Amino acid sequence: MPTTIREVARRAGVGVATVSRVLNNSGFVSTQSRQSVLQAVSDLNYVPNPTARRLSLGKTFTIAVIVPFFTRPSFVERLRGIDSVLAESDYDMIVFNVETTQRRDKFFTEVPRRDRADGVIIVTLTPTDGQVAVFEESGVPVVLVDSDHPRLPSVREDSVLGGRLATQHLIDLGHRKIAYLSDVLDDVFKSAAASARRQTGYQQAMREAGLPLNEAYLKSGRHSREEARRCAAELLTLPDRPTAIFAASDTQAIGVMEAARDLGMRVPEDVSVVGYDDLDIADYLGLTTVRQSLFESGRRGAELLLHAIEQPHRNTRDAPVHELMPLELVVRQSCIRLSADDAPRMTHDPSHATN
Amino acid sequence: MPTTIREVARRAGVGVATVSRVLNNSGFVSTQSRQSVLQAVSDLNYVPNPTARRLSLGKTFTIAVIVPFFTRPSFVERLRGIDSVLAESDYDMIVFNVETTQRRDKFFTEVPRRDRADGVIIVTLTPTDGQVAVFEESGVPVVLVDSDHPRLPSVREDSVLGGRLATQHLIDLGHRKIAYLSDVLDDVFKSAAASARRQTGYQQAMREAGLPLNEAYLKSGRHSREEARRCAAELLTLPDRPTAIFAASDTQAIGVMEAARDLGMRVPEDVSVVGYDDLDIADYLGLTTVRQSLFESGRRGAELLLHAIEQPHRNTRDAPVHELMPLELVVRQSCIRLSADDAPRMTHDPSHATN
DNA sequence: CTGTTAGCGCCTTCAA
DNA sequence: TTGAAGGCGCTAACAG
Repeated sequence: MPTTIREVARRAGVGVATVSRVLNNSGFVSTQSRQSVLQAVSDLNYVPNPTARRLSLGKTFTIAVIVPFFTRPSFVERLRGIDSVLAESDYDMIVFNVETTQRRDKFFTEVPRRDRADGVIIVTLTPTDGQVAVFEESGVPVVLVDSDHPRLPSVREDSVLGGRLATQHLIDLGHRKIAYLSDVLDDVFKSAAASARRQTGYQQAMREAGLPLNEAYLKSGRHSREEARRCAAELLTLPDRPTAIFAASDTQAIGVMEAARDLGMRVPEDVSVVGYDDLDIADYLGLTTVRQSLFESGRRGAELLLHAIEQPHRNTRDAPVHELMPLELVVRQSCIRLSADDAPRMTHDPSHATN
Repeated sequence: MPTTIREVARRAGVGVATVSRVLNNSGFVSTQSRQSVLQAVSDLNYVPNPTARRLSLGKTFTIAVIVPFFTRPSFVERLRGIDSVLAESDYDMIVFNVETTQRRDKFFTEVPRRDRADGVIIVTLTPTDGQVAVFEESGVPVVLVDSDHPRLPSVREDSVLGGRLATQHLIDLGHRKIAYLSDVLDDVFKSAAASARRQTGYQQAMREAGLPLNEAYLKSGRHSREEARRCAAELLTLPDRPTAIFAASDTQAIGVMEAARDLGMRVPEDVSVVGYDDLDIADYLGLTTVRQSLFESGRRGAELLLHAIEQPHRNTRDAPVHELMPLELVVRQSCIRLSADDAPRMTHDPSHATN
């Protein structure tokens, strides 16, 4: 139904090559021809058939984004960041939502093909060495966002720093018994690299402050409010319970607040809480948290990818870039200052006797 | 780089047509040939070039989804629903995120072309009659999700019913002074059809209960917590303030709760609140709300579209289907029963302080 | 400068 | 049953 280049050529009284030339600004076209072509194009409301173009050019003009919608509510911002770059480019964004490992592996093997996409962005998931090898063989540039691998370019936050930021904040407030609730090696994606790094940051901060690392203060659960609630309940009913809990995500931090509420404890009077992500709701809840550059991470990832696509000569052996996005501690009202000598019972508000 | 059908043919010792036949199950192939082709395909790890296939078949095998990421946090569920259907089909999902009216109109005119997509799903946005006419001319099936238009198939909730559900609940609890905070004709997308319908439901319920419709109890603001907070503050400082507020979304309901908190009022003791959407956080906040079938709406929309694509003979003049998805009132703790004679100060349980 | 023509890779008549 | 060949619409050599 749509017009073809041939019809435009006929109407403009020129050859198809000339039409193609003006449409692609290849130059070497007389003002005369250019004019009539442009006129015909506009008369016929002509738009080149993208599929034919792709076949002829041997490019797909599409970027595949493989992303698990549900590991974190924050993925939307990352997608927006990616989209903000691609929308301005010639590339379409085709989205592959991963909800099972099978699907993930299917996408990992089927999507990175030259005839399927010109580039791939993988969000939050981490491919295995074997999968990466296949990517390299395919010749399709792949960029990781919120994840990383030694042989692939990546954009992520400095999770160790994030862990330190949160922990140090609590230490500065006088807390000594600080628990860390990690976003565990999820059954499905076991990609808790970030969470593990945050834990490292947590431990570094504790150690540097000369504070003991209490094994009992380490819990790990899935990225869900319910599971965090259970874990937090265990922490808060420990004989020597922590005075503060640092959760690997806001979602989990909310679970912690829920657990506290269940136990009749108040936040921050009875227990301080720090989250991670700075979801919209964190503001309403007064949750102190670590804010990531979500949108930016997506934007940068897309930029790196487009760059890689345009620099096909870049040797695969070169060390891929690994960018770290800035982090920011957002202080709100979920943490309280403790008196110098860490006394769990001596809360700031003496009117409330614990235990 | 990838293998072509010709190589497969050569290796299998047959013609390309035969290879094509077995790959597409066109039949009329000897078991003999089939075997060798299958063998060659597997040996070479051959996968047909999608672009070439599309060009040859005159189909794009892609579905375009035009969606404003940010009108509501709920869009993700709808996308998932759409994806759940497309992932099982031969179609790729290419996403167009709309953040400005310019972009929306650009997509509306550029995307629905036969050579660009085999079908289009528009989420939450409502095209104009003129745009719909262009869609029809293009011959590309279009389905609306969370929106509607007389000439296009659509899937949405029964917003009038939703408005009634929420309002009736408050009336049943003895409230008489009920305010409605609508999701206004947003500056950018002015597509508050749903909100307007909910308002109709609200008014119907009020009227049927013989309650007066107080103009002062109608406020409209954008779909944001901040704006809702401002509007709610106005409502709550009215000389004869409402005892309950029904907000057009959970996001706005949270803004209402925020306003109450600002004014030192408690929810539900001093003011009852009902939201809409049932976001994850509504549970934690104990917010009574109306739950939509988000995922289902996307799923149904995609199903309708695929159906339309496979039934190209269906006359455009036929009346398009308009499906309504079920709604459910989720009762939590944000509403309180009022004594028979509407007394705003007579709270139910003063002993229970929230937050 | 410009038209003709040969692909891009696949599907599909059309003979054989 | 099967292979050869044309065509999908566009780009890019290659001769003028």
